[in-house]
Amino acid sequence: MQEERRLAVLRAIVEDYVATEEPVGSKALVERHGLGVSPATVRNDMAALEDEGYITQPHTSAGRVPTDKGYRLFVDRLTTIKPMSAAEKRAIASILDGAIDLDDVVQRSVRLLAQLTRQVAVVQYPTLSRSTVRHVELVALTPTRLLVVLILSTGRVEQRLVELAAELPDEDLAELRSTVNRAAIGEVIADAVTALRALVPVEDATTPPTPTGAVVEVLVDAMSDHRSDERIAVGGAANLARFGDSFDSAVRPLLEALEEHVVLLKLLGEATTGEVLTVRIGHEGPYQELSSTSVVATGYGPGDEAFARLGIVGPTRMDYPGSMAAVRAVARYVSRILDEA
Amino acid sequence: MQEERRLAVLRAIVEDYVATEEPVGSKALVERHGLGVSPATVRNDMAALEDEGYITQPHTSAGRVPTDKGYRLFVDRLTTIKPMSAAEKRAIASILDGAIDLDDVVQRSVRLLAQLTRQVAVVQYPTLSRSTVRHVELVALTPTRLLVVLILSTGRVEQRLVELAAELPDEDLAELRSTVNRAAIGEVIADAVTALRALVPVEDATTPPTPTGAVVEVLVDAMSDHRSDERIAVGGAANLARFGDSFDSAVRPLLEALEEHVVLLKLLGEATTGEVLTVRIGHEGPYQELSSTSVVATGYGPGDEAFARLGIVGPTRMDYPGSMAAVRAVARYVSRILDEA
DNA sequence: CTTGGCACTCAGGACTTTCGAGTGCCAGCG
DNA sequence: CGCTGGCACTCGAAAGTCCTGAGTGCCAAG
Repeated sequence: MQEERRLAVLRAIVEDYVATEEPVGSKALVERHGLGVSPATVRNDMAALEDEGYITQPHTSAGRVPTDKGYRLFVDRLTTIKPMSAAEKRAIASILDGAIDLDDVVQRSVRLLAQLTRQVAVVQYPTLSRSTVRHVELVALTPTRLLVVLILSTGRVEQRLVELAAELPDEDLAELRSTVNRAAIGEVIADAVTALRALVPVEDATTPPTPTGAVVEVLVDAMSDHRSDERIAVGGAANLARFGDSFDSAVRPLLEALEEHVVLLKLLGEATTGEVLTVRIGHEGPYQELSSTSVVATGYGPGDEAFARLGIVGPTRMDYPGSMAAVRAVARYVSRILDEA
Repeated sequence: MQEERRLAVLRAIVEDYVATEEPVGSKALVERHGLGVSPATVRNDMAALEDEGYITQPHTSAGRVPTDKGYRLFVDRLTTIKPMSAAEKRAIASILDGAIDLDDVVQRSVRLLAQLTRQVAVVQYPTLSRSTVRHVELVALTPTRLLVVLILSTGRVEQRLVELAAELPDEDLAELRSTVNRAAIGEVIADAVTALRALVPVEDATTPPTPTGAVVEVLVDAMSDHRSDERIAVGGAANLARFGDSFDSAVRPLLEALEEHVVLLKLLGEATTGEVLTVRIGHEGPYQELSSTSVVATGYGPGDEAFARLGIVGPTRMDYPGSMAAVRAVARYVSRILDEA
């Protein structure tokens, strides 16, 4: 019974603190939230909560502030993700539906997330690994120079140049093109790589590469290119301006992290299967410099498999329910769009 | 005679202020710089400089600070761009030479500039308008679906899909391909557009578009696509962290501007012909919120024509000679690389 | 278990004082 | 005529002091 009230108190503290940015005291608590008890009672509860490590006081004569552990409990048990309003849903849909290609989807998502949450938004470009090959095109720019274009089911297009050792007649080019396509089209990246490799007899390094060998090599390279795995879009950095006060503790390290896409990727989290919404609070993350920032992220992608991630990064003192709702909603809409494409 | 010394004093003030971030007084001045006169003399000069509007004092009992006008004079007349050291040149060359394609060049440039100047770097992707058509490729994905690939002399590749009203036999496709290429290859974008348009008889809107018409339309669209004009890479935002003190006046508006690529483009300046190094100081710029930031920018591109711009943005109190040298050096190396490609 | 009462703590704001870097001006000097 | 040393003056920033009030912990009573 009292246990329940204690949790209500914790919830109230988190909500108030997020709203006001100031340590919250017992009196203000009972006034603003309609818990029907006296301040003294609340004080007892607060003392207990502090013993258990959920809240803390910055200095003796001040109110309480949630700890990371407190936020954790709040997120896990004390809040339900508030669903987006119909108007918000419409806005999301209309903004994302206007996208013209994959890059545009990602960029719009980033802006949208940043606007909805007023935090810094991060969206990972879809990984190649889950997508399939839609088409491979070979174009002879000069007799010894080929442009290799790789088109994937996600709409991503990669192009590379290949220098050939000798001229390649048009008929041979046409044949090579159809061979390669027969092997790769419709296959998942990993399988396509295997199939393509099978086209080339194992050569010792001494023989000059055949045209097929050269093209396959480039394709395999393009498919396993990790650069695209690491691509990330960031938006809403201007929202950091709201936190000008806690500049050194929060803004500075985050600003630095934003440039390090590797760090951001790690923050978004290792690729989970499915679209689980994960919240990482303060010190729970891998970087101690970012111990006063939290991450709300989820996987997204067509079908059931999540194949990239998106989310937001902000101070631990953030509106978790709102952020979680926005992240989840955007991820769903983006996934749906990718499904259709 | 005294005129000369006054300028020396101004130069010394600018240098000291940039280095220390603190208003500089007469005594410190004569000590640090070897001007062989007494503080009293310097004071007289400073009073004169203040009358002319080159410096100002934040409050009565403080040292002097350069005004925008003072920086302007400093940049125009009191400094020579210090050439990069051999080591720096080598570093620039080695970093940029490793680039694998156009996008990579731009991204490396941005990082490089940010590192060299410790400011926020901005690089505009090369505009299409000055480049020429190297090749157009048409690929039949299905009998009624064409992939149109446009390859430009800058290395940029644009691809679009076209849906045809009816099936197109292979022979017709081959002919269309060569017709289009004959018209466009080697032409500057603007001319290519004209030539391509000439291929299509003026149709009234009632007739369904011919395959040629559809392809030409898409090509023209791709060529005049303004999105690529507006593409910009930004780097070094973390360097803003150094200015945590003047957060509201300098960092916040800049942080906001960084998200608005249109604003950045405007800051970089209208495309000038040639590679003129331009410096825009404080209020000289078009945005009054950015009145305490300066821009150092220049055009770059292959040959004599500058066809895109790059530069850095920072507080008016910046190391102009160093920044100018870095911007110029990077622009030159990038231009050279584009020349070779 | 809750509540009202009470003594205690202490950060932050308001106010004052002190300190010193820096200025402007003047009279003398080369 | 310009440079210099001397001197009185100004005023922001730093340090010190005081005061207030929100907030706490504890206790005895309901």
